[in-house]
Amino acid sequence: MPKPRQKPVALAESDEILMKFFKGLGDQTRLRIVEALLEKERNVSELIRLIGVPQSNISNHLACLKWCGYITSRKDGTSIYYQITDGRVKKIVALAREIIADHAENLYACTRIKA
Amino acid sequence: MPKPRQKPVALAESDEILMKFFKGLGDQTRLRIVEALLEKERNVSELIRLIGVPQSNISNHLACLKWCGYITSRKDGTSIYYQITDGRVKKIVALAREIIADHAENLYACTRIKA
DNA sequence: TTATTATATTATTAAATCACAATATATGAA
DNA sequence: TTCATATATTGTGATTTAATAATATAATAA
Repeated sequence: MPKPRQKPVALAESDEILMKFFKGLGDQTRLRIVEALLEKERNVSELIRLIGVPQSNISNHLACLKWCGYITSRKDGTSIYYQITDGRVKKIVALAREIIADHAENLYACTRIKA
Repeated sequence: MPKPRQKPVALAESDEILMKFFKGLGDQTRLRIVEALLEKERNVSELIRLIGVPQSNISNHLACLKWCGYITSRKDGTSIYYQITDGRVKKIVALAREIIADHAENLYACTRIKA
């Protein structure tokens, strides 16, 4: 019989949401998309070329980012352009970069959290 | 023959570190530890009681958080007290809470990112 | 109409990663 | 010494989650 895995006591709802927010940025492809959009708005085709992963992958992550409120979109002809409208997203990325400056080496080498 | 899974083009090192930083906070137990320590410093036994997961689990996450620079520790008798010394950690958590305020419902319901 | 282009959705599966037990280490007390 | 307490480390297995192919949808062009 397989060992059942016990979930920790449930997080308060507000903490669960906070955790999910950080998870949203804690993914290679999503973070790349966010950084690309912090520079300027881009449509899906541009993001596919820029990031170099299959279209379905980009679209899946865009759906997640949009649903969760990191990004917004507008239609222009046949293209969908995505953009970041909340200035605090840029702010939190910048703050994170500041914080890690001192610990970059260790974070990079951390084995529990993988690349 | 199993389908090999292709990794996306490697992130720039600095982006990989940034991604890992967010992953660090994107975990239930680690985020709980961080929030508990934002309130005040605590030793391992206190964290075990507070969070309600096995000792090995807490210690594993503490090791990760310390290695990656989120927290520091000091020895007091037989106990190890952990604390958050970088004020920017509190700041980034607060900023994240602000950002999600408007999107909490959707984040909560997001299926791609699980609780 | 058919074909093409742009994007979204779904299902599958492989890899990442967490929870846990077991074990190890270190320290102080009896 | 032995026992007890506090914490760390290691290994295993189960869950989570991301990458992908396949398919679907929508709009435009020929």
